[in-house]
Amino acid sequence: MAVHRVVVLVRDGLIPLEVGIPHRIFGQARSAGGEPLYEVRTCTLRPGPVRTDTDLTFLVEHGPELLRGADTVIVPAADSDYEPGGDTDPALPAALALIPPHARIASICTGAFVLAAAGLLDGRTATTHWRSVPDFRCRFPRVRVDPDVLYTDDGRVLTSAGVASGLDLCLHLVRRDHGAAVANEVARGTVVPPHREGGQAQFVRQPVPEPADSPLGRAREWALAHLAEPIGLAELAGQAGVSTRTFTRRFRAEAGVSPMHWLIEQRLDRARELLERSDLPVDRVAAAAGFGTATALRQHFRRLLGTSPGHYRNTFTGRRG
DNA sequence: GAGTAGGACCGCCAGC
DNA sequence: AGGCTGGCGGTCCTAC
Repeated sequence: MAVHRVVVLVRDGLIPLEVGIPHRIFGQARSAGGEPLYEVRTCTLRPGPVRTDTDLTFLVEHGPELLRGADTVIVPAADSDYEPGGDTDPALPAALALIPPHARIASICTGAFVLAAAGLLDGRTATTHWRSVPDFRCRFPRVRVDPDVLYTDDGRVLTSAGVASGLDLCLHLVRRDHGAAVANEVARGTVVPPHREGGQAQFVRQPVPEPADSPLGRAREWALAHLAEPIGLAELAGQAGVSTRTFTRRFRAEAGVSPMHWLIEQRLDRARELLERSDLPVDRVAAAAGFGTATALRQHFRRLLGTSPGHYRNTFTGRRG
């Protein structure tokens, strides 16, 4: 199988962190046999020095011709996105036209402005940095903007919110391509939380989770240790030593999702690992992940992941087998 | 597929 | 005053 080619399209005025994200996440992904699963390269509109919004400059060797061979194109932000007309470089549309029809295109932060200007987001749902949402809405009325998610996935076109949500987007793509086990291994190596669903609020009051010995951290640890058992809101709040009302409020402020929604995500994560790594029948997987019935697992799987447990298992065990 | 019951979520407000 | 907490109750969701 040919290595999947990821091309990062950078422009003047980029944010160094955003360029590092796809290189790190895709670059670290390995097959079970230890082979790299992606080749990550960088191109720009005119090869040479590319300015960043800091005191360092990147020297980019490749021009837009690299896009011809891309399987996935990542478009990070540039400071020209904030200007009234956006990035008006005439070489930009020509470069985008080189992207083959089968390739996926994903934006980080205000890279969504580039995708929108090219018409790639018309009639679709997209997201961008929460601070740029009003500007984005004005300039691209044909795009539905969801300001409350970390990333959107429309199959071929994906967008992510501000800066670090690019991590979530790239991990999501690795997970989509190669399953939870590979993506979790990359996350562990990069020391980021394994997975955040796209539907999570962008504006999280406390971006760094509370330590495990804090009340909310204890409740989460306890939930993960008892995932196979029925867990209610009252029990979680009891673990944290606060009322259900305070627990719900603090949890949402910290995690960006409600406690039970978080719990379902954790259970789906457990279910996915079991589907990939074991031969347990689906009803046993459901029980082990804390879903009361296989039907409940199927419903949540379909709703949040857009597929069925059986199909998910075939996709990933078949590929590695 | 509809009906029901229980639970979750969250705005509101009073108390500390 | 201002922030945090937790009870109440309406609404919505989901499991059965």
